[in-house]
Amino acid sequence: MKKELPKVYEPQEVESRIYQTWEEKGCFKGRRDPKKKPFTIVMPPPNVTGQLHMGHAMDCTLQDILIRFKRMQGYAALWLPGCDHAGIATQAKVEENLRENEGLSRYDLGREKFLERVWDWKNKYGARIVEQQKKMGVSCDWERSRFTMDEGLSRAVRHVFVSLYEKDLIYKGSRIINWCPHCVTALSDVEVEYQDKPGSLWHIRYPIQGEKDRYVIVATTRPETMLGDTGVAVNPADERYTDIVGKKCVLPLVGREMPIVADEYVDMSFGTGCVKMTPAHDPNDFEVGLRQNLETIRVLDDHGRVVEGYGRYSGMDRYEARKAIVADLEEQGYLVKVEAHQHNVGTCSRCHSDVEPLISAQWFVKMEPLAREALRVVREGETKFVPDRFSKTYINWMENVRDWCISRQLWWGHRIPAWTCADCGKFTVSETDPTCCAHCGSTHIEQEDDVLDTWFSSALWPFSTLGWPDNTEDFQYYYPTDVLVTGYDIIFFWVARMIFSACEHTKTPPFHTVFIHGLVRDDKGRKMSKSLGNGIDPLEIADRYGADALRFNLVTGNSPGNDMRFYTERCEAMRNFANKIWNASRFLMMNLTIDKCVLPQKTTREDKWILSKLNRCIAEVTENMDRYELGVAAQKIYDFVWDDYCDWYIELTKARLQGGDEGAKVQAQQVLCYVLTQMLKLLHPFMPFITEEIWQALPREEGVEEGSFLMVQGWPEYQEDMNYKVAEEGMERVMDVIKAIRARRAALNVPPSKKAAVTVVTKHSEEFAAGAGYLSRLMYASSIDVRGDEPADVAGLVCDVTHNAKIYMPLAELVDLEKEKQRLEKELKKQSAELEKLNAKLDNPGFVNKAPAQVVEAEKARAVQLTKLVEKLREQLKGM
RNA sequence: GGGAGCAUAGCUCAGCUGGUAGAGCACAUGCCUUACAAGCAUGGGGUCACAGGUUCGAGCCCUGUUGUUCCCACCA
Repeated sequence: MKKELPKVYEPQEVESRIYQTWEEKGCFKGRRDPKKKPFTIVMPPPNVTGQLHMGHAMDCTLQDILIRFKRMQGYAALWLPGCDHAGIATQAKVEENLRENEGLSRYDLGREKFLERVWDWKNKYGARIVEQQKKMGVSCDWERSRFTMDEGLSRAVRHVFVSLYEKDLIYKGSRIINWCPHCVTALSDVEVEYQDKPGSLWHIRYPIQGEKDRYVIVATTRPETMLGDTGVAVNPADERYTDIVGKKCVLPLVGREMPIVADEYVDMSFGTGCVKMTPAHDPNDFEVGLRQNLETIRVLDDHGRVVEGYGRYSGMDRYEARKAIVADLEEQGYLVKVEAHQHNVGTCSRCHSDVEPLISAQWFVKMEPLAREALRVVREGETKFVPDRFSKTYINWMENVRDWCISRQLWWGHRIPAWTCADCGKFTVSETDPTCCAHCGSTHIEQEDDVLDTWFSSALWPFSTLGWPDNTEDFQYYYPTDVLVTGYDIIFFWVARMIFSACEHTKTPPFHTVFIHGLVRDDKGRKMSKSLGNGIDPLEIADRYGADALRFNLVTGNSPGNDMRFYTERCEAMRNFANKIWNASRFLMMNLTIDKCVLPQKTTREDKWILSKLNRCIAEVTENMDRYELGVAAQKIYDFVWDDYCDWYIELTKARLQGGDEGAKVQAQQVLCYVLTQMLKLLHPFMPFITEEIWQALPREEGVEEGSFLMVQGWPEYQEDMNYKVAEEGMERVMDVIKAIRARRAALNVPPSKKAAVTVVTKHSEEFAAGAGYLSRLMYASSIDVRGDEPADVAGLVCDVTHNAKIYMPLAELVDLEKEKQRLEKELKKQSAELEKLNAKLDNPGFVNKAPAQVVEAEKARAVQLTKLVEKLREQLKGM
């Protein structure tokens, strides 16, 4: 049974081999089982354009930890993966590619041919993402993988569109929308990113008609839009202008006559109190325009160029036009002044061009009725955010949500299933392609060119991926899902929309928990980005340190919902941890003579100590996992493995393993093996590869089938009868003495090779007697004398004290007496101060009467210990 | 303008329902003690941003202040 393992853990070979085996054996498959409770996670689908970045690595690690944990707990776990077609992003990539390689535009190819190209792209890069996810160890059911433009999901999209349209929750209308002249499409509100940019505020004179030399002065940050001005507004309460309200002014350069109107919208205290109105290019002006019956004149085309009919400005790009217009205004004496002005400019979240608000006929989802239920389920806790503070973000957004512009002037996406009738002008909206107009029967119908916002299909992801709108077995069994894991940056884009969509179409929230995480930043706290070139490739890190180390790094050292900085050094530390476990296992293997993993009938004090500690670790880790405190759970396992198991317990067993008593040897192995096995289980969700690899080499527990895997073993459970309080305390008293001896020897620079005769004076001598085997090793002792009373002659010995014992060692010749005295005095001072504080606390009737009895008892016990310690220190000082 | 987060060791961060302040890295000293030098042992280092309050007791709860980051919002 002895097996030799390499001295250093090599993750590369192990990881790919293990992943392949898991996959071959169907470990990832979600299996519906009426005897089990389902636990479902749908993976936020990455864009097919990209590759995995550190954010994805974190996102999928968190999900994998949860799903592995639940799988081990006996749930019928399903983690459903997939990709998003990412309409605008993918189309832009493919267009760019086409332009660079072939010098063609999408129009050169035509819609059909172009889409073929995009599908090719999708197939290529979609596969790459899957490979990358596999490297991270994700245990999702690849056979259930979905794509937002799959036939089934497309059917769900059509179904939802029709259903909303029939409920009058989808409409087409001309409204001010956000337009990206670069991407040449409409955007929704959440696709606009606002940036503070330096700009100017131009003050322009508009002559008042029929009044010689009288003007209104308006201020604008976008002078080019003046071509579309159709009025000037002032506040009705503004006495400066009461006399001109109702008159007309003339638009410079254009000569258009425009009314001067009074509207509450205008802030009297800003600028001159006069505002030019451009209803076609400003959302506020549009509203005012509606109220005041102003004309709506669109002056910029889809590419941001001035439309025909404006002389030399026509055809100019908006920025070019701005320059020309300002120059002309100045030349003709209309420009009053220019001020520097910092303002918030909307930019396209895709290409970061300035967004142009303009009036356009687009499709919208009516949000108010949908938001109601979406608000209720979060307010009433049917869907909870973890951490909870994000529910405020969500609620606040949902309360103020505006109608959702869902049409995009793209080709890549779900084409809007609406047909316009050339004869009666009405829409036919249908799940299947209609052959004629539903209203007049005309066959002169034509489908809308536009496609739907990508998020329209992503919004259905939790149920469309399970077969909805068909009432499939998967849908019945797995839906609603359990947890959604995602970054806070897409709460509005995606989470909110999934919630209202699910509430509307499936009559239930799509998941009960939204587990939110932060961004992964670089070591200086900057966002990782392509343009900064500061991105760290997770796969490179996984290659170098192992996916396990990367995963562990990504879940520890930060708290849920907060951003984290990525340090390569931390990966190194985690790799070292993996190596530590590897070597702990190697140690057991080297000494292995047993072939079953069972606990022995009889256990020693140190066995009970580690079992008791393990038991508590299991309870705490499980609780932390249940509360999504994954980092805390991981840290606890780390500490237990390294400190308790490796640094103490393994050392404590060495004497037995290397001794001649076969029974003791087996007993130690059994406990070592048992605890290691349980540790591996606890650690498995975090470090799936190394734990599986080691587990495969270990003796099996009772009832584990041949060819089984750690990833499907049962999660360890807390056992009441595994609490050994007395043994634990006894062991810790012994450990205190060991620590004291080591500390003293270190202070005196005594090398381990120099053994000393140790005398321990304690009331708990039986505890030491039982540990004879390991004590001499851990105390660096040549001999140990444990006794209940003071030795007769302590001359020439150094003395140390713990709470429960006094220690003598013949190292006096190494002691600098003066230094020693100082050390003791410092220690005495510290301990006395602590004791004084404690006594004051215990004398305080408030504390004794009001604090829980348990706390008071603990403090009393501590006072007794401290008193003893202080006494011993005093005594020792007196003797110097 | 509204909302939220953060401020704890030299650095980066944990710290669960209030009960003796922690980790990793860095630093110092001594060790190749036959699982591991990617290691072992030991040690130094903190007025938990500031000011009040609640409490027997506050890093944690409440109020305010300062600094900082982020999100949302149509001020031309």
